[in-house]
Amino acid sequence: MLTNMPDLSHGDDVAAVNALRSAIMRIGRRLKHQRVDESLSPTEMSVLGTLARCGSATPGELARKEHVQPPSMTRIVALLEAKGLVRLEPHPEDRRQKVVSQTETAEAMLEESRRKRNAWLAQLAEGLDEAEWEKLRAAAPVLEKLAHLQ
Amino acid sequence: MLTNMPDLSHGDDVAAVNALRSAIMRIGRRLKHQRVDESLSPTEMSVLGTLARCGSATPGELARKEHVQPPSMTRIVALLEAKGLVRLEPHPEDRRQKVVSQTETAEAMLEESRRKRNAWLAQLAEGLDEAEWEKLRAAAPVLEKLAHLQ
DNA sequence: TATTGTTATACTCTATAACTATA
DNA sequence: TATAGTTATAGAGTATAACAATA
Repeated sequence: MLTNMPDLSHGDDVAAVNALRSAIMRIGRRLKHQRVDESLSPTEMSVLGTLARCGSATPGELARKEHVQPPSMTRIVALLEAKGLVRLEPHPEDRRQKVVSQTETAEAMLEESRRKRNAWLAQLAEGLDEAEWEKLRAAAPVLEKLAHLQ
Repeated sequence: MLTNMPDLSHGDDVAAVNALRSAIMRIGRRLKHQRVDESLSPTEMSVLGTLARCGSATPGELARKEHVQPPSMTRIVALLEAKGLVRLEPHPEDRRQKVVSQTETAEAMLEESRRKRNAWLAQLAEGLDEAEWEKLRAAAPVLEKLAHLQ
């Protein structure tokens, strides 16, 4: 192999991959704790995030994306609808299916959630010096690309 | 404020914080799915990780660190002991307490878990070019520092 | 006959309340 | 009297199995 990165036979790359994995998992866990609505379960939040990205989806599609079984998604969608966070409409082409989409309330809640987590992360990053922050700023788009690979 | 970073009134910093948050949460979720032992619950895995870092702890200390109530930790420790992943010994100074520590089996399992997640992340990073990987490698120690701040 | 979604039911994980043993 | 841990019991959240409606 000539150019592909990283190469796990090289010490520097092993150390970097290990540091990245450990740091991402740790910061990820702490970010997850910064929640706007404590009454929503992790899967309920995740469904809202998926709907925000995908626009709308059927219960079956949501179940597959969230790795839960269809009966669980039936319950989750019903709870979200009761909380006014999603809307259910009949499927235009298949009367067996339904179309789930987020409400304006959910959109606002997700925006508030992002804002809160960004603020927490920015505050944490104040413990870095300028050179360190510059390295993170340079890596941010790369991490974003990495997150969307595969 | 003169030197503290990041500054959320600067567009570049806002974009970087937002990209970091989004990417870290997304990659973190995907890393979490790379599990060695599907039969262990998230909290059971977390307890093993805590024991690996701290050496040993009492059930009460573990309950506080994992943010679960003492009766839940009683059950978790009992399950981990039944699986041969932790050892319970009497506390040397207080006969009310117990000392929980990880077994060699647990240590090997955690090492295998790290290896599997590193391999997954390294494979994902093969979708980057050399310049991008270099930016990540430079940022890795900074992310690790960030993860341990506060 | 296959697929989508729901209902009925059971299991896992965690919590609260009450209890035992020790400090 | 206070603290560490356990037992008993209840509440989320998810799973499997059986069912209804539609393709």
